[in-house]
Parts: sequence; structure tokens; C-alpha cells
Amino acid sequence: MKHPVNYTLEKKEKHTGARLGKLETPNGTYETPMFMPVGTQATVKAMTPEELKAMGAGIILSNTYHLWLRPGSELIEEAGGLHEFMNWDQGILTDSGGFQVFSLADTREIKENGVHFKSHLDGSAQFLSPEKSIQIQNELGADVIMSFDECPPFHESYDYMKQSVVRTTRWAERGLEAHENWDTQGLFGIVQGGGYKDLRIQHARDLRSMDFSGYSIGGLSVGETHQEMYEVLEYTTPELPEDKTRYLMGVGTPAALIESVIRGVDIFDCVLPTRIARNGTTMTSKGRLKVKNATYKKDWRPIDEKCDCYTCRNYSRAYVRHLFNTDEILGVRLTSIHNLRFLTHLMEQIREAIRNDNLLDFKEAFFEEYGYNEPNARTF
RNA sequence: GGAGGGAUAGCGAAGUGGCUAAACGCAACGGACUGUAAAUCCGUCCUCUUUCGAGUUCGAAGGUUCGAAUCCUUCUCCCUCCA
Repeated sequence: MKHPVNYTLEKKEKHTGARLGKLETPNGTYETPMFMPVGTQATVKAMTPEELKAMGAGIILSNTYHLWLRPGSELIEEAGGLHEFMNWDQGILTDSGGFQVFSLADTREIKENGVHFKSHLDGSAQFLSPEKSIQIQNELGADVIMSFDECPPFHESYDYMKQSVVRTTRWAERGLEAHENWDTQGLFGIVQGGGYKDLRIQHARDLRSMDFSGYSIGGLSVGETHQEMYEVLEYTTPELPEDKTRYLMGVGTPAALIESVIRGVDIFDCVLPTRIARNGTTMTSKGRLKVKNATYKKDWRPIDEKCDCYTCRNYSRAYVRHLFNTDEILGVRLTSIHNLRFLTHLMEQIREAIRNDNLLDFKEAFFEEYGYNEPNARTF
């Protein structure tokens, strides 16, 4: 089948599994490895499309579940699709809603046909199935849509994980069948299996035998250590086709991005940069910097002296701190701009290092300055 | 001059005999955040101590009581009303 979303592998880094490539979508072609900012409710919180483009953002993420409940996928379809609705003319990827159903619904019932759960907005009974998720995503009209999967906790029992994974495979088949817009929307499958090597490998092979436009690795960054995550990647990415995109869902710490690229991942998404930005934490070349802290009261330096973002070119730590302390809306905007730019810039550097076959040197230099310990990064 | 009300920790404000080192809010300080129910959430917040704990508090001084932020006396300051 001819896909509307295609991956071209351009180069493999000499000493690692890192890949330099291009991801072609109906709304632009993007260099990978790439980080995708998250805009769950049809907006990357606090950012305008112009600002996102200025920082080098390519594809952004949005969410089936949230937009389905509000304002409704039919309304967005009526608006002319998600791109038109939110004034974003570059790539969009919608998550299937699987993660939301499993992460925020207390009361849910997973059945073969789909999942019964309660809306987080009003508690009303809802039902989401593979077909329903694809139908909604067809209405939303993103460039890349995701298969409806179950995302169990990493340390779920082997028996549970095994039956969950085969069900996710059956759901993947149903999603492929239900998808109607093969000319304008690529569909990605999602590999699950927790930390069980045989399940991961089997699931990757099962999905690989189906004609997806790309492949995701799901069920990570859900409570496991970084080391456990890296191990999963090491035996999972080799099972995925070389000529398709590998997407690691929900990962966004600088350390994990670098380590995952080394293990053959092409694209990422994560709420982390925008969420922590709104809470006053910034990512810098020297590690995390909590700009609200009193120590920056009279610090006239930019958040990151090595950063080229709008915030760092124009504002001091002292000023941004003041904005947070006075609860001014500009504060969260400035830190969001900075954090997103920090990650897009990091990915630019990673691509350059792959091009030059010195990714390991880059990694070492990066960690030397950034520090090896991310807050709460369980590294063993 | 007369009558009444009030003074509680950085600020605001509960508390009218023991369960009060003193609710709650704000400010301040620190932490968390990974396919976004998040401009959210969690701590600390009289002093000393890592903890246990010890010490000193509710305008001031004195008194009653086994025990007082809470009751009594005097004083200081603030507010309202009447002359």
C-alpha cells in the first residue's frame, strides 16, 4: 500500500544505532530524530503557531480523547479539520486516546470490543473502541494517527501483559480495517509488552507483519527506571522495519532523548517541557533550573547562556522569576518558549552529531555539562 | 468629657478555661512533574534541634486557677458613636 506518511533513512551513525532520516507527511517533511511538542487540546499550551515555528517545531501532537469529548470531532471536521481549526499548517499527530483511558479513568472496563469508562469532564459513561478511535481521528484529520492500544503499567504481571498485548494486536488489525483516509493520514501501530522481552519482540513482529505507516513503542516512561526503558529499546527497535519511523511515546528528558536515539528511535513526544515550564522549571545546558527560586532574584543572566531562544535573547532570570512570583501570564509563555526550544535545539545537535558520526562524543560532552542525574531519574 | 468595640505568629483572620505552638487564607521558602483532568500538586513556615524533643508566645504588667490567647485588675495604643 502507498502511504501518505513515509520515512526515508538517510544515514546510520557509525558507532551507535542512531538514524538520520526524513519523515514525509501531507503537511511537510521533517528531519529526524525529532521532538514533537504536545498540544493535547488543539493547542500547545501558551504557544502560538508562529512561536512554535520560530523555535523549529515540526510535527505537534494532539489528542483524540480530549477533542472527542470537547469540542467534539464532528465540530472540528466541520471547521475543516484540525489544521484549519487550530491554524497549524505543519504536521499533526493525534494520539489514539488509549493512554487517557488507561491513565486517568479510575473506573474502566476493558473488553475485547473496547473500553467502557467515565468522562473526566462530567463523569458520563463513554465507550471507546479501535474503530471509534480511528473514526474520530479520521474526522480530526491529523497527518499521523495512532492505533488504539492498551497501555498497562510497566510492571504488570506476565500473564496479564501477554493477553493484553495480543488484544492490542487484534485492536491494531481492527484499526487498520477501519481507517478510511489512507490518502491523507498515515496510521502507526504501537508495540507494548512492558519489560518482557519475548512479549515485546513478539508484538513488534506481529505489528510489523501488518502494513502500518510507522511504529511506536508504547508503555514506557510509565514508572520503570531509565535503565529498564533502555533495555526494552535495545531489543525492540531491531525488530522494527528499517524503512519505517520509530516513535517512542511520552519521552522527553534530555538524557532519555539522547539514549533513545542511540538505540534507534526517530521521533518523540512529551508534555514535560511545557508542563514543567508552566510550573517554573526550565531545562538548560547545565541541568534543570527552577527560575522561581530566590537565588535568581537578582540574576541578570538569561535562563541558559547558551540558548538562542526568544526568551534567552531578551529576558533575565530575575525578570522571569518576577513574572512567576506575580502570577503574570508572560512568565509561563517565556519558559515554555525556552524549554521547547531547548529540546528542538538538542535534536538539531543530535542530528548534526549523527551526520558527523560523533554522537557518543556529543553525549559525553552533553552529560558532562548537564549532569548525569535528572530529578527522579531512576537510572538503575 | 461620656458610651461602646478592638489589639492573636510576616500580613489577613479563627479561637472565649485543658484536646492550642494556636484552624484557615495570603505571602515567603523548598520539592515534584515523562503518549497533559496540571499557569497544577506536595511539603516547610515562633526559636533551637537531622529526628526525638526542649524553650518562649496571643498589646504590657499583675492576679485568679491544678491549668489562661481565653476569667479579673491596672496600664498603653487603635476604632465607632454621643457631647
